[in-house]
Amino acid sequence: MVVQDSEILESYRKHVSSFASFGNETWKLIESIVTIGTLNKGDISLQEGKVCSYVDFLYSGSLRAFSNRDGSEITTGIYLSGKCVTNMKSLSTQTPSSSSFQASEDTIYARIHKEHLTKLYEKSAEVQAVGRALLEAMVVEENDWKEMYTLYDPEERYMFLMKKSPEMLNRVPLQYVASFLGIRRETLSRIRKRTLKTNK
Amino acid sequence: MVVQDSEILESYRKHVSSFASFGNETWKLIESIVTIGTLNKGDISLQEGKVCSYVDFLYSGSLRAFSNRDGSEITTGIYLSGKCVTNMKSLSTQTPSSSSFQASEDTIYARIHKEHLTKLYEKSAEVQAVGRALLEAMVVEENDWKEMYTLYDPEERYMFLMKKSPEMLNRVPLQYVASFLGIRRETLSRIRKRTLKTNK
DNA sequence: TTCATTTTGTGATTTAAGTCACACACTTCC
DNA sequence: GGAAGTGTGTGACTTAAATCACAAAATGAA
Repeated sequence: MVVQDSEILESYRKHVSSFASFGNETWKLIESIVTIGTLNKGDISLQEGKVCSYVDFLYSGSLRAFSNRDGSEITTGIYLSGKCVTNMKSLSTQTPSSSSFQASEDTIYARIHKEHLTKLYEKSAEVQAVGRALLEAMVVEENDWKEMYTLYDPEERYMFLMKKSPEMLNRVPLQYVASFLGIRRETLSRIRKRTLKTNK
Repeated sequence: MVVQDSEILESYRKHVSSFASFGNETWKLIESIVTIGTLNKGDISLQEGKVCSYVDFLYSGSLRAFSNRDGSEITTGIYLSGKCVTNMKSLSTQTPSSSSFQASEDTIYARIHKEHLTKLYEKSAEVQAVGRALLEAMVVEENDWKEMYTLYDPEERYMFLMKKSPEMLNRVPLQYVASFLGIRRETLSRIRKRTLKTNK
């Protein structure tokens, strides 16, 4: 299947304008610095140790972020299509990323490089307002996940995920979801068995 | 002890300018919407269920955020002097806060109300740039804590906190720290005993 | 200082998740 | 279609944190 760039950009615009309204002029500015790219399932979009220099909007597919802890990979983030993805620490401070980002499905993304974005911010207060709104949403999102770990036990975390992003369980291998929830894949399997019974 | 407002504002300016450089003009604009306030230990600065309408900079003291889970309080955040504090979800979407914020020490803060800030953003692109930089730092901060829960076990989380913010352990009751780390206070006590021995 | 309250530490026990091992699906690709 | 590889489920056992109960410290107010 071939996807037109215009379709991807339209999706991007819809996403961004849900955070802040802006005019056609502003959109043209944004559009002018966006590049479209694709990833095959398994491809790495950001390698641990490299400096992150872009923000990606996922048109289709999904990414997972992971770090290596004594041999095994720990999933620290899962991002489905329709979301913006970046390693903010690496992007913001231009330091090596402590995690890798990998496509867990075939993925199409729209990318904006930091250098272009920075210039655009200086040019357009409206773009900056959009960026601010997006950042606010990111703070809320990260805070939401953070609170999940303190407030809920493993089973409650699974229920929380079921509610917040049920697709994740179908589109991303359960071992990654388990790791993201801070539990072993065996435990997730048992939780799923338990909760299935009580919900029948 | 009496603290001059000018001293508080100066501290605020130092904090903010570490994120983005700005001129005197811009600072005057910011200063014009800041109000200074105090909290006694135990005072609530934001009540669960109320809408958050401000961002506080902590000049001295500290706050903790907590939610009620079947009777007991779970600490979801701890903020020491020198940091900006708000409930971003409530502030951004103007919905009731799901957590309360309480002073864990006598506290002096500098507050900016959302309505004033919003107006200022429209007036000054430079203020907006400052806000953007602060938001980026908040995303990084929240992400840091989030990763702590997936990457580390209880003892490692304690070590992580020791490194990231050792003062916290002296200034905030250990039961709150334990709750924030996602463990029982008894467990934290035992971890402290263990790690003390090995580090002697 | 003394008493009351809050906070922290410690032992005994329970519980739930981790670990290990292997069997069973489910892709995917020659 | 069958083999190889990837992903998931499940049982037996281990381990570490939660729980409960109480003691010891620290804090604060009279």
